Amino acid sequence: MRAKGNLSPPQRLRKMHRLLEEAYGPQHWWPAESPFEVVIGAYLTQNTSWNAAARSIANLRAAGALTAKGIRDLPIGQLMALIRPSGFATRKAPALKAFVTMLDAEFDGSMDALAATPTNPLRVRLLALPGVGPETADAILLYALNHPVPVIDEYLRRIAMRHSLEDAAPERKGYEQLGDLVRAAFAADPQTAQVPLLNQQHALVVAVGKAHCGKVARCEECPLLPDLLSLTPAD
DNA sequence: CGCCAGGCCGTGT
DNA sequence: ACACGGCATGGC
Repeated sequence: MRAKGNLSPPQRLRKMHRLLEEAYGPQHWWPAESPFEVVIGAYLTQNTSWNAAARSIANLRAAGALTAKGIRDLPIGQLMALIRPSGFATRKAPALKAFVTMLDAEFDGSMDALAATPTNPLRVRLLALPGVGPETADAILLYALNHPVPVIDEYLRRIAMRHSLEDAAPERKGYEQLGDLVRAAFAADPQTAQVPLLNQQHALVVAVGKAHCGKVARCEECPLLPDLLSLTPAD
């Protein structure tokens, strides 16, 4: 017997995905006009609302700096000024410079060449960059480079806690553990579907998270609450 | 005024 | 391996 109904944790996560699709529909992520712009957004939105990140991106666009060359040619002080709206400019500006330096030195400045690297070594390389942790690395891999990796964020951690996505009593799960859970939920789908599925999965988690997964729980009208906690194995 | 945002990093256990 | 505080700015 499981603690919460008859569904295994991956089954519960898949059911959650279906419920979220019904509630929110297609999300068409990532909002950007190029892979490089996705990278910029991934850095700028760290612990920052997308609205604020979008302001910085608008500043960069107006300055013609939404390209590797644009970031490379901007003096660090000007870069900091342009991305000020999204906060942490003293960390994020050098981090963006470091990404471009890596792209130039190791991939001839080509995002396509970067994307052609196998997923595992590529993830390790991204994680070695300053200002790139697991979520930023995976967001870049999935949304800029089209590699099939799950993106785990704070909202999914809260959902996993509050909805007991694991077998046992709620307990905090590590990044890689939750990643394994997401992978298991979609493992049966064809390889060609992995990227769009994982894209939609994280986008939906953010959609519900913004609305109902505050730091201090405000789950009252969460569309997941009745169904996920029920004991009906509707899959 | 307060808390929070599509995290990461250094330090301490 | 985890928990914790600092980091900057804008919205509500």
